[in-house]
Parts: sequence; structure tokens; C-alpha cells
Amino acid sequence: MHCRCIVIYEGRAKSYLKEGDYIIIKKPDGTILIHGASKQTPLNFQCAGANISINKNELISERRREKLTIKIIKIHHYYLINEWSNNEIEIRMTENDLRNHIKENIEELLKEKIIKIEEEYPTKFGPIDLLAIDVNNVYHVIEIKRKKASISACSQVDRYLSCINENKKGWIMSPSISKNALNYLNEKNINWLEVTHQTDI
Amino acid sequence: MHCRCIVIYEGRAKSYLKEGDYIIIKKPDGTILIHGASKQTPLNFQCAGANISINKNELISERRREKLTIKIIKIHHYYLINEWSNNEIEIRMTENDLRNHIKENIEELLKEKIIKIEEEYPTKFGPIDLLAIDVNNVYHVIEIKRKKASISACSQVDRYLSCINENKKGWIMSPSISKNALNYLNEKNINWLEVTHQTDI
DNA sequence: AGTTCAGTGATGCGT
DNA sequence: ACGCATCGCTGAACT
Repeated sequence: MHCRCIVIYEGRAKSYLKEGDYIIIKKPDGTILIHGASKQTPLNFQCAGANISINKNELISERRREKLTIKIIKIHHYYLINEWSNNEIEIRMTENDLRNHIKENIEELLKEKIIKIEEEYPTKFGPIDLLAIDVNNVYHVIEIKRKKASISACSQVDRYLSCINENKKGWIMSPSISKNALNYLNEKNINWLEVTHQTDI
Repeated sequence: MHCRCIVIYEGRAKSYLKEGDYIIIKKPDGTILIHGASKQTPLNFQCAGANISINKNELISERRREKLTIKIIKIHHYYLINEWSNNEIEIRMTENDLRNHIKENIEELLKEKIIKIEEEYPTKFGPIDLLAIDVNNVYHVIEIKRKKASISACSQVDRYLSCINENKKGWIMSPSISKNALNYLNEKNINWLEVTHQTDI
């Protein structure tokens, strides 16, 4: 629907969208999107599962503690979508793909004989992406990032290392790493290894 | 536009969206959105700044190293948007709002006489949300989160504290905090203070 | 229902 | 450009 309207939101935050001409999309699952003439993200929205009611020229969408109110002033165009697919998209080159690739080539990457490897190994500070134990009983704590690793990734490894009471070595594996992150690593017992996505799949 | 199509993306990742009936939105800034019948997020998209070309029944959008290809099979409905506002949305209850509130009430919150306070104080590991210096020359390093603080917020404070060579005290101020984060705080010289948003504005 | 984490995150701001 | 932090992040998986 293309219309002139005002949008008010109250919930996790509060927002006010002043009168203008916007595109409003309502999906069968209760999702509402209000799009302006630019940007990928909607100006306002309501997520799936909302209950929609109409009061005169107001469209009200409520969901848990969130309320979206659209005051409709003039409808420019209305279109009802009869055929609308609900297919999922297939995505590759995710962190998971990279992790599988690293796992399969772990001995070559670490240049050690590995006797055990665990994915998402739980610690009290969160799960370690890959924990590899080598033949000398050194624990390799590996954090994987699908794109450039930043300083927060270093802190993650740091926290995980503090949970391991064995001989240990920290690793960040990513296609690239920020300068600050490298500086931080140099002050800690953590290593960075460049890994690339398998794009030929 | 409502149409039957197939969408292929190659860039930061790769994706394939199988033939189906979807809603395609093209914005004046080059943004493209492909929406399925559910979810708030688009199935595929291209961000602002892309160049669009048409080759027979294929719509190709290129931007830096990203290429989105839409193979159009059948157009069910086409609508050209003539009046489309580019207004911005006003949002309140953001982190910035919370920071201002904390800044105004800093002495009451810290229970100290404060002689100097800085916002976004720069360090080599990033900017400190609020740095308050009290009458005893203790540096209070304050990290603010608008909602539940997680363990990464603790690491942030930890990194910032390592940049201060004075008597110092670390703080996280947020409406709530995760269990893991509290565990981490207890092992460090960092405090958590519950603060709430001013919702009456 | 809460919690945690990845994401083609996007977006904005600083250097 | 890169680096960094926020977001009503969303969505998904697990508890």
C-alpha cells in the first residue's frame, strides 16, 4: 500500500515518523513494514506475530509490549498480494561453512597432530567455536570470524582462555584482522591465522 | 513490483533464492529489496548506491564487489511510486538519551563529588562512554548499555581500564545485566549499576 | 517464556 | 576508505 500517513511506536523504544508518503507492507504472518524513499532498513516495523486492528483511519498493531500505530491520511494505491511464496533462501560462505573447512584442515593449519576437536565447546563465558587438543595436550582455543576480526574477537579468545586450566594457545582465524586487534593480540598470548572461504562450492 | 522470479547473489556471501512469487522494491537511492510472504527481513537485498542494468528479462544490480541478479519470469503487478517521502524517524530511549540522563545525575549515581566528566573519551582501544573524575582523583570508567548488558560490555570496560594510569573504577550502567556478565564482573574490579530510561519524555 | 549468537547484518560517526 | 559501536537490530537454536 502506498499512502500518506503518520506512524507512532511505543515499546522497546519510542518513535515518531512525521506525516509523509510511504510504502506500507503487511505480510500474512503479521509483519508490518513502513519504507521511506531510501535505505535498506524500514523506517518503522512490527515483527511477526502481531495482532492488527483497525479503528476508523488508524491501523494498530500490537505484539507483547509493543504498539505500532499508523494514522492513515490518504491511500494512493492499494494492492492485495494473492500469490506470495514463503521459500527460504540458501546462503553459503557463512561462519559455519568456514568452521567446517577449518575443522577438516585443522592439523595442516595448526601444524600439530590433533587428538580431539570440539565445536561450540561450552565455558562459563560462552561457547568456544573450536577447541582442538593436540598430541602434547595443548588446548587450542580457536575463534572464527567470517570477515575481518575486530578487537572484540580478541577479548572473546581472552575470556575463553581464562576458562582453560591446561597448557593452552589462543587463535583467531579469519580472512583479515583490524590493526587495533593485531596490536591487542601482540600484548596477549593469542595468534592470528589467515583463512579464506571456499568459494568454489 | 510483484513478480515470479529467481534471485542470485554473489558478494560478501553467496545465495540462491529459488523460483517463486515475491515482492520487489526498488528505491531511488539504488536500494533493492526482495520480500517473501513472511519475516521482517528481506530474503535478498542490495544496499544503497548500486548501479542497475537490465538485460532482457534479467535485472542486474552491482555495487562494489556485490552482484544481485533477478531473473524475472512473470510480472504480476507493477506500480511506480511518484510521491515517496525521505523523512527521517525520530527515536527516543536510545543509548544517547540514557547517557544524558546519567551525566545529569552522575554525582547521585556514583555517590561522589565529580570535578570533571567527559563523553566519548578516546583511548587506544576505543572511546569510553563516560569518564568521570571525582574529587579524590579517582577515574570512573563508565560503559552504558540501553538494554541488558552482556559479557562483551565487561570486556570493553576491562580494555578501557587498561588504558587509564590513575586510580580507577570500572562501571557498567544498564537496565539489566546477563548472568554470564555478572560472573565476569565478580572476577574483575568492575561494578554494575542499574539505571532506567526516563520514559516520561 | 528467556538467553545467546550469527548476520551479505545495516547504519552512523570518526579518523 | 577503514575502524568501531549501536540497533526498537532480526532470526534461529537451545534451554
